[in-house]
Amino acid sequence: MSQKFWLMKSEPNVYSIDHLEQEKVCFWEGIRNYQARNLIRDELQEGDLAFFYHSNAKPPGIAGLMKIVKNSYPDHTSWDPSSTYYDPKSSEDNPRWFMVDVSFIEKFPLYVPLQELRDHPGLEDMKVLQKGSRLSIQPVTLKHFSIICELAKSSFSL
DNA sequence: GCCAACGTTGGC
DNA sequence: GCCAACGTTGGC
Repeated sequence: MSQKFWLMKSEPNVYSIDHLEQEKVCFWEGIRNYQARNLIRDELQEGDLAFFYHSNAKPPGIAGLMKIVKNSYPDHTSWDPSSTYYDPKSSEDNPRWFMVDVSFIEKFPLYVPLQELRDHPGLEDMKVLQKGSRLSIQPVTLKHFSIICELAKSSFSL
């Protein structure tokens, strides 16, 4: 089993890297897209690393780093009628949506805005830069991971 | 707030 | 299974 790298989007006005820094650990709730669900359910593994991406932010960009600390399990918010993530087609018996637990590693010393990713040689083929890319969980290559940690002046080392 | 790009739904 | 209508995402 080898460690993989991911980029996970969240709108900071809903849940930001600062929230995660305070809480230390959280469950990544509210994934309601099948492609992202399949990645969460089947690919994200305990020990993997993930960038915390601020979407719908000014500017959007990568804010920090976290680690997957629990493999996927059913997203209980999907069968909670009081949750904004409620989905009547999901049930405890037949869960449709899944989530993982993540833990805070670092808020980057330097925020890496989307535009900087666009401008930086070597990152051109990142998924998040592709036109119309809406997937909220994206795989990241080791090469891209390393470049971005450097841009962010991260103290984290593999 | 606009709107392009996707994803989902549902009639047929 | 097609596809039009509708809904959502997310940068700008």
